[in-house]
Amino acid sequence: MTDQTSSSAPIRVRIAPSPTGDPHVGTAYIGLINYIYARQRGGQFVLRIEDTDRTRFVPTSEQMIFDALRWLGLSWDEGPDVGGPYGPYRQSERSDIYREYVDKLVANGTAYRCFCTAEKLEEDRKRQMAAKLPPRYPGTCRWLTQAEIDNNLASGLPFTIRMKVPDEGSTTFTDELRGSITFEHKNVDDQVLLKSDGFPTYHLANVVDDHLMRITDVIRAEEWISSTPKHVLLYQAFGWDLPRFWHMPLLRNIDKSKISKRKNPVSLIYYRQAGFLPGAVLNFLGLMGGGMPADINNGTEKFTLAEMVEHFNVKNIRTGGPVFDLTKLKWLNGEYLRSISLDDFYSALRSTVLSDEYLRNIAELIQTRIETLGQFGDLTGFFFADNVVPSLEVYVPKKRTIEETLAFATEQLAVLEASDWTPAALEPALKKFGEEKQWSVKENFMLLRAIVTGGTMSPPLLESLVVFGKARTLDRVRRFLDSQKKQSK
RNA sequence: GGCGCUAUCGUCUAGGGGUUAGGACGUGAGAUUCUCAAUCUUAAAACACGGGUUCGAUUCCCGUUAGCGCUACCA
Repeated sequence: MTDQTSSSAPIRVRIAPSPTGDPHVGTAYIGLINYIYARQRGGQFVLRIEDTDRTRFVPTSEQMIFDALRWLGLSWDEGPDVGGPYGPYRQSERSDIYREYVDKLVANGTAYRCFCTAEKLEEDRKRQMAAKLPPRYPGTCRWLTQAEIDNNLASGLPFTIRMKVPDEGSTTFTDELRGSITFEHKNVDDQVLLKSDGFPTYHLANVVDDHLMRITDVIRAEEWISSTPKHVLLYQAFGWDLPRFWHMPLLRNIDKSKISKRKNPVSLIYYRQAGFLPGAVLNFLGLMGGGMPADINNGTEKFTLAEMVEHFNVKNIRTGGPVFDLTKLKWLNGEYLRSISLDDFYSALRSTVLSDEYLRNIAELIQTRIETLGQFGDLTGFFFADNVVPSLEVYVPKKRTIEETLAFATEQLAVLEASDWTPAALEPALKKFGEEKQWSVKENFMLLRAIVTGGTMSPPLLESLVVFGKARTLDRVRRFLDSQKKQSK
């Protein structure tokens, strides 16, 4: 087995978010741990954008990730926007590099071209599942002769490149938090390294980049443990030293499942817009899994990022997945709000829920709808509320049942999730959905209006939603659905 | 199903072979207060189960159970 990296190299860590949507609270958590680890050791903290899946790529996502991490105060030393000696830091700009390195693997026999079609793979999988076998790539293309390969290439068949995992033996690596972990090779699949579109998969890109960027410590979430043997095998196939691996516990929903937007606000945009202070969010994240000595600040649970850098011990993080408890976060945030000066409190208000931009956008919606300025609040209360609760009479259309309405609202939420956040995008999406369900535009929009504003009267709905923000709107709809579900139980 | 990880109050955690198992959030009660928060006092609340090892296990080992993750040409 290759030795894991010696401690003499200058510490370099990274976070590698994918720009597939809103910046995620899990990214902030892993980012925090990486940041602390690097700062404690005078190391470098790298931000790398893993945008190799163009089917899930969201163009606005990258900037939102930058903004959210900056908001939290987790600054990086190298990244797509700040540059650095090991760039580019966007994987989509490194295609040539991956191709060059994967060719080496094909040349040294640790990877091979696979011409299997998606349909065939799907069939194989189904057959294996039916036979209660673990779904694994059967290795069909491992044994292609050179003539067959040349032939396939000549006729322009699309192909992927897979790693050749040894049939026998096992791979053992050290997780710095859990100790030694072993996987039998018979349980490790011949992972695709290069997709047929020429983009690498996570596994290839990650290993190549971590090596090329001199990453010494891979600190990532627990969900990667099962793929780590593949990564170790890749390092070995290249003849490279291993980094240290640290797998952090996965943040959980109240029901203990992996944290998800279905059950918890996970967008950092939401936390910002709903008025959480970055220090409180960071502090709360630092509480997850322990890591901070119990006797800091007289045993209080309140501490700053600087204090975390000073005292936090990554090695002491507990590996049981902590529930991300919004109730406690709110309490903590309240503590922070109470502890700052009135001036700071007021400016926090003015930079978020009472920002000029927000207020002006709202003003635009109501200018023609009020007679005196004093009526401003009457029409706009829902913009400033944490939540609203429409009564049954308000949200259930006259000719519909509660069940029907809630079912409609549930699917409507999915439509909102999938839509770009502009009136021009929302309107056709919502109308199309309403038509399919044979709900009138009036019923359709009034329901949404009731859920988001709590009443039957409001400025134009879609414009209001856009001003209110996607993250907060979705959260409000989800909370509404949750509360109705609970009531009906 | 297979593989892997995990297991202290409802939640976040401290602790560790002998403890009244500590703190925080939340919850209940009380005090204070014009109301509501805040604040203070106080109460209830946990070592998943079964075997070992040991004079003694919540703590160490094994197993069971449960939860979670992975099982994609997603990350």
